[in-house]
Amino acid sequence: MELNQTAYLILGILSLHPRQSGYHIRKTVESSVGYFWGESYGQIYPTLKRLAAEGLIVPCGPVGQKRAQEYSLTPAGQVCLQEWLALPWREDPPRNEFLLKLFFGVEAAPGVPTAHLRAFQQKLRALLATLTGLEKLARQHNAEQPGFPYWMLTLTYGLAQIRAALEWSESALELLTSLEAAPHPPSAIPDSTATGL
Amino acid sequence: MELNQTAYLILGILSLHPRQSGYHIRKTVESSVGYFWGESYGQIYPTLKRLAAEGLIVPCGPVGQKRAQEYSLTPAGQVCLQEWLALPWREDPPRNEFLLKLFFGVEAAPGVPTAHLRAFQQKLRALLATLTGLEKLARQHNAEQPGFPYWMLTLTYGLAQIRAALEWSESALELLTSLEAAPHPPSAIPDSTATGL
DNA sequence: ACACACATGTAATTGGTTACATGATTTC
DNA sequence: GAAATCATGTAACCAATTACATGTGTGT
Repeated sequence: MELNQTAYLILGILSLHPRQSGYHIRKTVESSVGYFWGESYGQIYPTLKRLAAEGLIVPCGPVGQKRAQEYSLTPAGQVCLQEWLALPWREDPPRNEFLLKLFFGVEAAPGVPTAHLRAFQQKLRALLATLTGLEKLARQHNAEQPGFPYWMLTLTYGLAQIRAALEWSESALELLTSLEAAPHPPSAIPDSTATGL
Repeated sequence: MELNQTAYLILGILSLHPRQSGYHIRKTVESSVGYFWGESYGQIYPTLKRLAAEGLIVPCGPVGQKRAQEYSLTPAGQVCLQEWLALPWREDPPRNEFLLKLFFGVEAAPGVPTAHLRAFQQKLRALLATLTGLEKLARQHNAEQPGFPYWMLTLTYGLAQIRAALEWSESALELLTSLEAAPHPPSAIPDSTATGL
């Protein structure tokens, strides 16, 4: 009974908010852990079936007039979630395409790294706005929930990372613009004997 | 001619250091961009073949007595790399299992989130040591290379992120330990009518 | 009537990891 | 002679995305 990350995500989400459909789960994910976790319907629906088949969740008829098939955790599902939570998390392979393009910046056409950096800043600012908004909402509506402190921790983590990235981006932009003002100085002749890194 | 990220990584690496074998490329990746990019041999070797078939790199007999098949960029490969560099980077779906487990922390057995947090700190400290070491090496051996400023930018980004994460982790640990001292206070009765987030 | 959000699902594809298999070369 | 590292590759598998297909309910 090996489950994938999506399965545990679903168990976790259902542990916080029972009686959710696939569609609803997706929305919840987006608006709560969306800044550090993504899921697609193509992954959610099959996983729901599978979790139900394994008895970790049960379909429970939709409340009211909505047509959506809702699910809730079973005791087995709760146990399963708990066990997973205690396991060491696995580092998924880091891949940052922005950094990769920046790393190869010297090979790029003039102005390209700077443009990327500005786009990066834009994204950071947008994300910062989203997270501060989320924070406000959470404080207003969820401050009494038992999970609240944990939710805030992930939020403050995100905020700390974004702020650090923004600060870095400012100095990085300065450096890049000064680089472009005084470009690779002496030679157009590449040094093919260079060693190392 | 759609290429995957691995292909561009290889082109980029070969643009910095020509005449590398698959094995060598992997090592270079590990020691230069390893903290934000991972690659496996199972991906590198087939991609090398493919890049060669498309004329973006050429196999060039190994220099000296080594048996390894080495490759270099072709002009077409350089163009291809340049084009890719100018394209907007794609955000790969964020997935942070550590944060996810922390987010569901209230469901975990006592002490589990704290343990995860400590493990997180350990990893951060190890990474910090690696990066500061890398930084020193780079300054010593690569300060004159044209790509140096860009390499340093990615490094300082990593360092900034790690430092911010470490600071966060300190306050997070404080919060968690105080939480454990005074656990979910009033009720063992879960509030099933709770709304929101 | 039209558009939009709600809601569920499948198929194709890909991108990638892991494990396995193999053998040469170097170093102790 | 053994062990470690250099070196290359393949096969199996998987997790996940994307695009596609479909239909309902709600609001304008």
